[in-house]
Amino acid sequence: MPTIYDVARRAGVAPVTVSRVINESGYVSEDTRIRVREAIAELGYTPNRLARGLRSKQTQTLGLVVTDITNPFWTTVARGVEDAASGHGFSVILCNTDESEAKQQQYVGLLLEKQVDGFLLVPATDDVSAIALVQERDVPVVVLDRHVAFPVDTVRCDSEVGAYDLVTHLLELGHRRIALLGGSPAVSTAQDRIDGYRRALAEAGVPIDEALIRQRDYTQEGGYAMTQSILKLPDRPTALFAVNNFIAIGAVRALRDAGLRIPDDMALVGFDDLPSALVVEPFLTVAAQPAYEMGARATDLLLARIEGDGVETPVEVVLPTELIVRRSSGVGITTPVGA
Amino acid sequence: MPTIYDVARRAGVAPVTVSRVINESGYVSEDTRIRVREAIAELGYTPNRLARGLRSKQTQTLGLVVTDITNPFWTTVARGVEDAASGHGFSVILCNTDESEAKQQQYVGLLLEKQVDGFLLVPATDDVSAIALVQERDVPVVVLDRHVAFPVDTVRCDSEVGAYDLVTHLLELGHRRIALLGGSPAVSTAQDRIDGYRRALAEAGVPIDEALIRQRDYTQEGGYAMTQSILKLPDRPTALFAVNNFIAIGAVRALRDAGLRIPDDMALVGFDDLPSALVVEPFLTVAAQPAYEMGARATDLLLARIEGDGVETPVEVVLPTELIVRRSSGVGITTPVGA
DNA sequence: GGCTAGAATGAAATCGATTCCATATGGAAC
DNA sequence: GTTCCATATGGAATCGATTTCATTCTAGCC
Repeated sequence: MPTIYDVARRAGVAPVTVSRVINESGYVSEDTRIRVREAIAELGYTPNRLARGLRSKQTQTLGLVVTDITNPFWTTVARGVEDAASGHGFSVILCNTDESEAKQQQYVGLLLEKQVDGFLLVPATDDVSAIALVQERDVPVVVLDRHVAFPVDTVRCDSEVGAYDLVTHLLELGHRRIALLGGSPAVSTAQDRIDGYRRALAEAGVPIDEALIRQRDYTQEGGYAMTQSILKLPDRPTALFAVNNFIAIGAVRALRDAGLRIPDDMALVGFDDLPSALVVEPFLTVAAQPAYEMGARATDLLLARIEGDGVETPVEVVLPTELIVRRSSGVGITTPVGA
Repeated sequence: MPTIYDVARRAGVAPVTVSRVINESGYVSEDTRIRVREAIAELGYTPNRLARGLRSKQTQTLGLVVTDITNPFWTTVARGVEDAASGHGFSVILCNTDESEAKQQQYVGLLLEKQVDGFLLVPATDDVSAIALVQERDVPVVVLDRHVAFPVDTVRCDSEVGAYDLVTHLLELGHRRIALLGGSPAVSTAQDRIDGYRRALAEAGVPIDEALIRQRDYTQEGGYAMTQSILKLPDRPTALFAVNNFIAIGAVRALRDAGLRIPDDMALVGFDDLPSALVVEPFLTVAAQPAYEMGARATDLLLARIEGDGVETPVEVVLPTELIVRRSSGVGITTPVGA
């Protein structure tokens, strides 16, 4: 592998001049610029980013830590991050924590060692120690999707209002007994969605039946189990609110296995839309989060921080969710489960 | 940020001794080991991997270049890679080429500059220049999923046999006119699947009607358009073979929009299974590829190459696909489209 | 003509680790 | 008692770039 010294020798200049040509910095005459470019091409030279990063103390790399890469929601976010970052000459290292605090700690440590210039982090739990560690090291962080009890830049969606809208939509359709299939209490979005649910019911003057509220995790298995447990109730609800896309799919499965039709026997609404490429026929009424935009916005904010935008206090960007009404909530024509 | 020198000073030893403690290499007395560990903890020291990599010429990092991260197939592969790599202390940088040769070149160049120890690469096209470049630099590469006309380690699935099995399955069910919804001719898997299709028909003595063969790309839009075009034929086929999961979804949509039922009016088989977390009710007969295993096997092979396993000639690992028969091909009970 | 500023270039130090080589000690082997 | 080797430790060079500082040359200006 040729180095900057090889290029310098071949072009008959000093290494520092080669560096100037590569980075288009400082003064270089047109003449030597051409000679250096030729030498680079002839040797097939590529700069060593380790050396560059070591000296210049910036790696042009961001660390993106998400909780579940198999969820299309996060791959879409990652896309947004990737596009925004590469537009500014930054690359992204993607890490997956599986919602595990231990894995998160491990990856954050690794990314710090790799000297990333900034972090985009989806907190696995409400534990803020990883975020605190990064900030201690003076590395900018933007928290994605969830909020934590810690002063840090955050870009997220308005889960509370999204949930409120969904539940209000069900209430307007006449439902009074609405079950909530929730996520882990350690995750802020799960909590916000419960809050929105409660507020919608409260404002409508519908008493809250705690027996209709379940909390597990953002998985299909969770959704399936919670739905089964709900269906065992003597006084069944008429509608279900699944607080995440995987939970919703689990719910659909459980309803189908119980021989119930959506929305005829049970209405269903969910959070997060699935990419249209993955779905034959979208039928689920959802509060859709702008995943791509969330990733892009968070990255823009992070890059501004890295470049030192002078702003001191943490900002919180809250993006709106969009209520997308489809068949599963029971508006208009009714159709069988599984359609 | 404390450095190894700070730790050394605090522990009253030389930097090289600290290095020995960190890497558990060379001789260090129990006594100093403890002192160094304490100093590390007190300072909150973390090694700088840029410096380490620069000197030691290994970064413990693999580059994974895939064609479409929004396809669950690839996220599953990435999972396999990730798990196998982290088991050996390696981390993975994931890049997405969108099937674009230009992006692939760009990312391969970037990863080389970042001095990754090895590449896992899904070739965007049949252009081998990126692979050649990497090999010139003496960086090990394993090609994933697709094969190229170039001597390089490859781990892939047997697309030809998978396609053969699917088409044979349709033939056994009595179908004689089977259309093929294909991918880009520049992608080997797309080609292999056509080959398997042709062989199955040939062996069954069924004449091949070129009018039933379409080629576009691995997208839902492609599947939709190809299906529409097939449906316009005066002499319609009775079955469709979609050579990828997105194409299959596009086909399902097109059939539904045309008011056709699967499998009653048209049988359908596809390639690649969708993760069960994403599907309400799996109904598509598919040739499933062991995505996770493919990623893991490829990583094991790559790591062996990196550690210099002495083997000189490129190997090709071909994993079997599994035929999963479900309702869409028309075995047993028949059900409406979209179920 | 002398002074200044911009243009062009390079020497040397530096980033933070590892590698290579040297040195010292203590006990085992002969 | 010497030799040898495993154990323990450190000094200095090194990886490949960038940064800092210095130097030279030329053109413009008063």
